[in-house]
Amino acid sequence: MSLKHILLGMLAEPHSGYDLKKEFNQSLRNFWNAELSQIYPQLQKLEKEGLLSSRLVASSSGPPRRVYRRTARGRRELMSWLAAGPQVGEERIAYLAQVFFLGELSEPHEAIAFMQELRDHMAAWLESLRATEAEWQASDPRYPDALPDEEFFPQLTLALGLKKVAANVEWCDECIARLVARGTLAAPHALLGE
Amino acid sequence: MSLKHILLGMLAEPHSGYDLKKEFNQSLRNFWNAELSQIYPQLQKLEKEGLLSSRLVASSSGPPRRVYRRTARGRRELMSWLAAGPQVGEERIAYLAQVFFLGELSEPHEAIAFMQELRDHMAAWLESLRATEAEWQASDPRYPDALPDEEFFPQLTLALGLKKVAANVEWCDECIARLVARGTLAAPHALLGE
DNA sequence: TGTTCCATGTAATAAGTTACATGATTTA
DNA sequence: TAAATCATGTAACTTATTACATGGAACA
Repeated sequence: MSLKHILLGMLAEPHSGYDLKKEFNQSLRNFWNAELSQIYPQLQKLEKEGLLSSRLVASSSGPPRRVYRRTARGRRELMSWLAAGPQVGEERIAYLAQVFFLGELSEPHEAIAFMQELRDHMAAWLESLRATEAEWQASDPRYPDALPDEEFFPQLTLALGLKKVAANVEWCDECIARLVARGTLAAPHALLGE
Repeated sequence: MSLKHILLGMLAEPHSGYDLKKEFNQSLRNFWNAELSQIYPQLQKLEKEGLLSSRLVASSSGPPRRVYRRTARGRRELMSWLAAGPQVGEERIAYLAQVFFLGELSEPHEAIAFMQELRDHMAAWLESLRATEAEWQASDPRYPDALPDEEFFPQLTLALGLKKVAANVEWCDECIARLVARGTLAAPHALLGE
């Protein structure tokens, strides 16, 4: 039921489906994503349920936009999601499943290459989070603790992102070091063939 | 496509659907889960595709079990998943989406209660990971770097779990401290009413 | 003139959850 | 004797992805 409530959260301010997709790409992509083809029908459904209302707004650049906002009932529904407490234990992390089975690759260097690629990805992600933070800090003297609620709580999610992604980079480095050590112990003769 | 490949990974050794569910509950639950009602049809499908084979085995306790093992093609399919590189950027973390919108709760203490509950959950999770590690370490002198591949790579995922969940606990503590500080600044008069 | 952006949607398929259905064996 | 465990599955539904379809405006 999360997308429903995430949309309700985003629609404190009026937005079109297209807008919402951009928001996913910009600020929510670190912990959620949704395609337009899922967003549009979901918005229609939520409107039918009375949790959203919409109107068509002519646009200067491009076709008219259907702009949604949440109703009072929509806000109550959002609050009951939050009040139900944290939804934990449902995370699915495909790359960890891959690491779990990485021993199936015949050559040790393939596992190292996998971890190296993962490290690069995580390092780039960390860099982008740091850039986001630096910009935010530079542009708002209230950053981080004097921010208004609508920005303070998003900042908390950024803070966790920084910690977790940094932990990932560290871990990748440790894995690579351990794999290299294993490789040189297990098959030093392999070097002769290179 | 992940469940398919995870099942192929698990079926290096023969297992029934019921067995596999237990494996999810025991060792994979930190990064993946699947219900029996998803596992059974998926196994049938993979057998039709020629990636698994099965046979019925009479059981001493209970009904006969359909035991699957992966075929050579199944193994190749698994390897091509691993060789394609890490699948990153698809994580969905519902509790972070909740934190993002936590400002919608009217009372600051509700947000604090939410973070406290999250902290408790993460602390318990961390404890269970530490217990797993302690047991493993105590029962196998090869732990961690001399483990055979089938255990070494799972150990890597445990190592990341320990780091990430610890980071989560730390972060929850920081959030709570920051929320308390905000609360006492923003509405010190609220204390009068208590 | 071709590509990207704006903007909204539907259709087909895949993935995942919840509920239902059955029935033997083991444990409390 | 009641509950939990063993064991396999189907049905209905929800959630999410990929592909298809349309068409104007801005940009390069």
